[in-house]
Amino acid sequence: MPELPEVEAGRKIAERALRGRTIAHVNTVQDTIVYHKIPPRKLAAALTGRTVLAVHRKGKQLWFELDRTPWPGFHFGMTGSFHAYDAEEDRPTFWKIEMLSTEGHRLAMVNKRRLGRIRLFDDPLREEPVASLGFDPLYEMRDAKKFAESVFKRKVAIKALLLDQSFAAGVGNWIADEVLYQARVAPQRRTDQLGKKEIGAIRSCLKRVIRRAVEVDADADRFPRTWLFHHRWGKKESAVTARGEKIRFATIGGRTTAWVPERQV
DNA sequence: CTCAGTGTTCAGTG
DNA sequence: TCACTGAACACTGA
Repeated sequence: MPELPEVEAGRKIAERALRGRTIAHVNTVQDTIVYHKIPPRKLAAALTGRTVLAVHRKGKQLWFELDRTPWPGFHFGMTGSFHAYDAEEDRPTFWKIEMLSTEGHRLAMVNKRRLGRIRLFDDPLREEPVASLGFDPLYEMRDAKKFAESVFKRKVAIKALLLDQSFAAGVGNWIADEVLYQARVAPQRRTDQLGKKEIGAIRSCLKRVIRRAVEVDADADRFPRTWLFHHRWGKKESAVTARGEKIRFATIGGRTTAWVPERQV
């Protein structure tokens, strides 16, 4: 379920498990898709004996800062996550890589559907896919003027823009829908035809939704009850929000989009 | 059995 | 160049 808040939760898990610690051993599986053409041996060699100085995130991309390059990069795809544990028998299913600290802490990346990727970076911020990411709405939200300018110069449906990682890094399908619902803007509205007030509302809702989701470590049960999130799944004809508003579904920006016509103009 | 799906990328069209 | 669509990737769970 990885959009920015889920990936940020993963970043914290990785830091808690490995920050300041040295990787004593790396277990790998054979998976050419997730490993993205890196031979398991090469990956293990890059990590073994290294100290994890920090775990960084931009948008949905994660990477470890080690005491020596190359640094490993992780993308969760549709189904990835990090799991921390101590005992080998707690190793989760669908694990793709497991890193052990010298103290015996273990961190595994899990990737059930194999759309995730593991990479090696020499300089992540200057290399793809991190280099072409837009601003991270948690760490580096644009000020109102810059935000409005960057929205205005595009000519796409606002939903499609929010999903564009080179615009706002880390926004995925449910966050885009949630932001537009709270900002009262219909997803198919074109970016060059939005009013200043609407763009301002989108900006503040984006900030608020992401902050809130990160605060609760992306635990959906703790998202506010008023959020569209809790009612948007399943494309049910009868779907309504907590306020009783009817939810409609359509494909916009290539993704299933949920919105409330009576609220979003 | 069918199909949708919290993501990304690429080919093809206009 | 830009905007947009559809397909591909992969595989589970409803």
